[in-house]
Amino acid sequence: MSGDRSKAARHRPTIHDVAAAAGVSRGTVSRALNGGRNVSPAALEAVLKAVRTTGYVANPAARSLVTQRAHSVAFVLTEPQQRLFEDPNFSILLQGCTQELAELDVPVLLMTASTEVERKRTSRFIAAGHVDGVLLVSSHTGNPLIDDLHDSGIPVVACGKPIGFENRVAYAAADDRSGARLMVEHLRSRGRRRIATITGPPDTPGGVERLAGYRDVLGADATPELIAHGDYSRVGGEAAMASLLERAPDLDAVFVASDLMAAGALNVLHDSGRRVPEDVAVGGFDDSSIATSTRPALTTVRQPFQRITREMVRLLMEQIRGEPPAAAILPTELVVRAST
Amino acid sequence: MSGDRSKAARHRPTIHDVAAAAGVSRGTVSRALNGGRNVSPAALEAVLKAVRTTGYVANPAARSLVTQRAHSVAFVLTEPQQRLFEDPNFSILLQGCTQELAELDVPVLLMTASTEVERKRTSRFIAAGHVDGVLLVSSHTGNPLIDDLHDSGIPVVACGKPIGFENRVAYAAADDRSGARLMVEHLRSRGRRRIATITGPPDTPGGVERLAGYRDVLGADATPELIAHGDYSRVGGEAAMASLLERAPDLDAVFVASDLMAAGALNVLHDSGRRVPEDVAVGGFDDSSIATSTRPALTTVRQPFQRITREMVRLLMEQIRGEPPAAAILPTELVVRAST
DNA sequence: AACCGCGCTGTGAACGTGCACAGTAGTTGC
DNA sequence: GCAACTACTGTGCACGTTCACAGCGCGGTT
Repeated sequence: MSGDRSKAARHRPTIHDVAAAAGVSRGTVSRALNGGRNVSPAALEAVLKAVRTTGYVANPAARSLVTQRAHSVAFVLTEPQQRLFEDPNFSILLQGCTQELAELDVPVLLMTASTEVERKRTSRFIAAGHVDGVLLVSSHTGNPLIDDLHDSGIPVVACGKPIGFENRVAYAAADDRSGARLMVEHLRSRGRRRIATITGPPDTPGGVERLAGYRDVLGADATPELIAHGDYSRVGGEAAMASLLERAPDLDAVFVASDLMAAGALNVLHDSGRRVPEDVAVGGFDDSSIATSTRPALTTVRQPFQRITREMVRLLMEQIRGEPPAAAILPTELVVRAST
Repeated sequence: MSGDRSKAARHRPTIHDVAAAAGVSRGTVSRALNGGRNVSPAALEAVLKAVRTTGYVANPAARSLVTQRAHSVAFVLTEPQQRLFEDPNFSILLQGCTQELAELDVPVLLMTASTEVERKRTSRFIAAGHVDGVLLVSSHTGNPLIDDLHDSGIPVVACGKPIGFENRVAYAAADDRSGARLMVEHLRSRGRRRIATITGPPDTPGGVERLAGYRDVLGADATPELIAHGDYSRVGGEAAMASLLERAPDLDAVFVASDLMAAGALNVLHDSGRRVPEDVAVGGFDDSSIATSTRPALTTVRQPFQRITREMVRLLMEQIRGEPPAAAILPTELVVRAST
């Protein structure tokens, strides 16, 4: 074992070794490996064979040093730590971006910026040039990280509309407002008349837009006692549901702005003795893995996470290539299950 | 805006700029920044001031090139993609490791190796020297990635005992067997006599050890019809519970080897008309966020995730510094809630 | 015959840092 | 008074790669 180790660690083959083995120069090896332009078939073959026999893999640091590119990207989460593992949305986004970028051979660095200390560390780290771009997942507005990033001039793509930076920072987002309308219209079509809502935080795009969609459909029926604010957490959903039941005990439907909060709401409704959907219909938002694990399974609005992550990556790569920031708004879809 | 960008991008200050601004040489700047040994107070102050005025941040690629260290670490997940966001355990581990390493200023690269293509990409990437070490989260045995990593001689720490590599690869793990004993003894103390179990996959340490703990306590009472195998997924837990109910309808308790599977089991018990814990007591394993979100809340065995991640990071850093691989076994704890 | 363009090749110069080494000034010891 | 030591400083080199440039042979055009 230690023999293997020292052998492997003794000396990693460099481009010189490959050149020597192939009987050509460094330049030819480099050209053969990066696109292969202006390389004779014989030389190309010799190089590829030498790469195989030597087990050569290019040194990323040396490459980065000369190309002035890190060839990697950061995934930055500004939400409280808790969120990452409580709400599956973040995992799905992370997973999607990682996979999308892996196909481009771009590794993803995971960083958080929940606290002030972390934010400074992350800003500094990104300013150091460790990464070529940033995928920013931060629903709340007002985090100074986005200022730092914007000032440093590094390409950034936000997930969800970055309130206050809509025109300066690229983003990919679901069409929250239309999605909310779809759900509320669906609840109406089921004959519900007292439709309440649990919103996201008012400083998040989802909190604002999904409430707007709800109001679009209900108009004057959207009375204050039917609206409760949540914080996208399960316990937040429970608290909001309890508050709604107190203020509007006659409600017959609830549109909840996230599946996780809806799961909390379902528990509270269950504890209060109400049946879902017979007494109260419940609609969620996201279509995350939670939606199929509740009893009853949740009718919800599907966010096209795969398209979102794909667009985020595309928009980021565009900017890294020098193009200006752009935005992508993606359509949502109603998924009807047992809770309505 | 574009003014700012081009200004920021025009030229990043190098160590030369700092040296010039401080009126000293490169070497002095380097020494001042790396430990500050053998630097006069005056020079140190001048350097720090120059760093502030120029906004200098060391170029990581140049540093890596000369130190032969990447100063970063990979977190590699070999489970199917799905797992990352279905089972909160992985998110917790990821989060914990990231946070622990962030304090050491070591970034974490997230990679997956679920498919053959991904495995090759990941192996190749790690062999390229992008990272100094690997945190490997892979419950199943038989994944060739661990061979690749071991062959390449890179420091590795596994989460959970790496079956087949126990003596060659470092790992941190909870004491699964004792934890299982704790739970089964608890169920017995509640007066349960027909205690079934849903195991993890037999090619995972958790699948083997937790079953062994169950057998330790029950002895001859651990009859085959009381044992069902799951795959750590929710639907796997549902299927196993359904199978148990068919084979042993008189069971009065179930020890489930993960909280996620236990959540599935609870749903099936509920659908079958059984009350928990009156008719059937249910015990989980992990104490993940799921445990408090089920109805009733889940009695479970707490894995000390924070200590596990801390040990993983410590063991990895040790190896990177050249010390031999070691292992850490951490104690578990019974957490009693409403389901037993 | 001289010239040009083309496809291919080798070579030198960066990229920005850390480290070994040599050197300097000031202090101490004998 | 000289050597030895200490505390600090500057300089050259190396890390491994890419890129621009120059060189070279060769066929075709003027």
